[in-house]
Amino acid sequence: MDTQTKAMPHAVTQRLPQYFAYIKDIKKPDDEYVHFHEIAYALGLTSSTVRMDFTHLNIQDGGKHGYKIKHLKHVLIHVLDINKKKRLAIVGAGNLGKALATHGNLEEYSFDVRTILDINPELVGSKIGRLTVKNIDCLTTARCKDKINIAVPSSSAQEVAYRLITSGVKGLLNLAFTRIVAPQKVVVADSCIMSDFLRLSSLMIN
Amino acid sequence: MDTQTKAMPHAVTQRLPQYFAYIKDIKKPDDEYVHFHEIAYALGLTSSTVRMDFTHLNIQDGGKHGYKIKHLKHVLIHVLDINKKKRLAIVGAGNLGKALATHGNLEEYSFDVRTILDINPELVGSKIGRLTVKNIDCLTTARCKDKINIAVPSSSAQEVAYRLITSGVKGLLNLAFTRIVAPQKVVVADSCIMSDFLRLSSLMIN
DNA sequence: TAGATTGTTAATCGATTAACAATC
DNA sequence: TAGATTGTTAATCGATTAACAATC
Repeated sequence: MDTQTKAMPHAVTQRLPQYFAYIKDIKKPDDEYVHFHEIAYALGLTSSTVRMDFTHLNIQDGGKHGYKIKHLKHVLIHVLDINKKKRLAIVGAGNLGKALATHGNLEEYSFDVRTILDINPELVGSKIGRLTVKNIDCLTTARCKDKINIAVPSSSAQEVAYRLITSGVKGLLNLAFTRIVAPQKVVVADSCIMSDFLRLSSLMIN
Repeated sequence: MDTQTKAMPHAVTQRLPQYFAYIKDIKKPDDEYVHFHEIAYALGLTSSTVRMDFTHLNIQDGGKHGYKIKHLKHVLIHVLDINKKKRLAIVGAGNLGKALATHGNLEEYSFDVRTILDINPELVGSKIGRLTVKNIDCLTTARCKDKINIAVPSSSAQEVAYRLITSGVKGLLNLAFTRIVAPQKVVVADSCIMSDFLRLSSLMIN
């Protein structure tokens, strides 16, 4: 609905969830104020960076006493589209899939885990919370089609991703330690814990 | 052991795990060759970027036929220190902790899950794989101390992180949707799936 | 007013891309 | 040799930081 926001820089987009994470559980009443330097300090950024980032958000003039927490929350919720229901399919009913499907935060941010799929026939039919694991082919049936806009492929990522894409999924969160190739119109975000572990350990060498 | 490597740029460090992920399961025999453009294409980078990145790796002259896969693997394994045992403590024996503790890849990359801890007395004593969940205080006892160099705090991250740091942990992988404040000497890497979900969904708006 | 903070513009810094000479 | 690819240097681009005027 934003009439025209001049494209948000990549680096800013990356930081938005962090801003929200900080604002959401700030230990102050909702109509108190925060200053740039508080946010910057808490997130390990310079206050310059925060000020620059905020120019990309449609924020009410901060006056001199900083920003009303309530207002910041509102703006961030809007720009991150947190209140919009996002239908989610999880592929892979192993431990990680299970952990995700029962991950409380997802609901809090309007991610609605609709279905959990697996290729392995031994897992199909088992229960995870209130969901029954279905065969991955389910996604191509009319009932599922177009209802899911985000999916999380675990192992055999590329093959699974291909099937998801052809069935109309518009966004993929890749949890596997491989790169997924996808057409431009499909957004792929990587979230690979193995990379993060390796990154951490190589940072620790220095 | 590296006598003096001129500090690797941050951006390169970030990409190293990706290079390795690609090289490790490339579909070619080990003593075949890869070219820059193959790597670049597979990872969605320009071949310029890959070439620049590789100048930071101690790589044998590529000659004209590209790089021997075997050699690249060797170099990346070395620079990522993959063969070095890294002792790991997982804090939080919930679904995510469970998923991590049984995550096969960790072993493959020499991460040795030594202990799994929780604050919740109801979980302490339960079994996860071959490990028994222990109380978080265990980390401060002499037996555990100095044995662990990486830990993964889940919920109540900051509080837990503080306890881990005082007990001598040198690296933290933060899985929680909060920022962890830590002294300079402790390396903290964030790996928050909730951020990644929000990032994906905000990328999908445009 | 004086002090502090915002919002914006300019300067710096780093990372990516392009260009090209050197090599096989 | 001609073509292709590497390794390196230079040019571009974007992101971060610094500086400062405007505001309360």
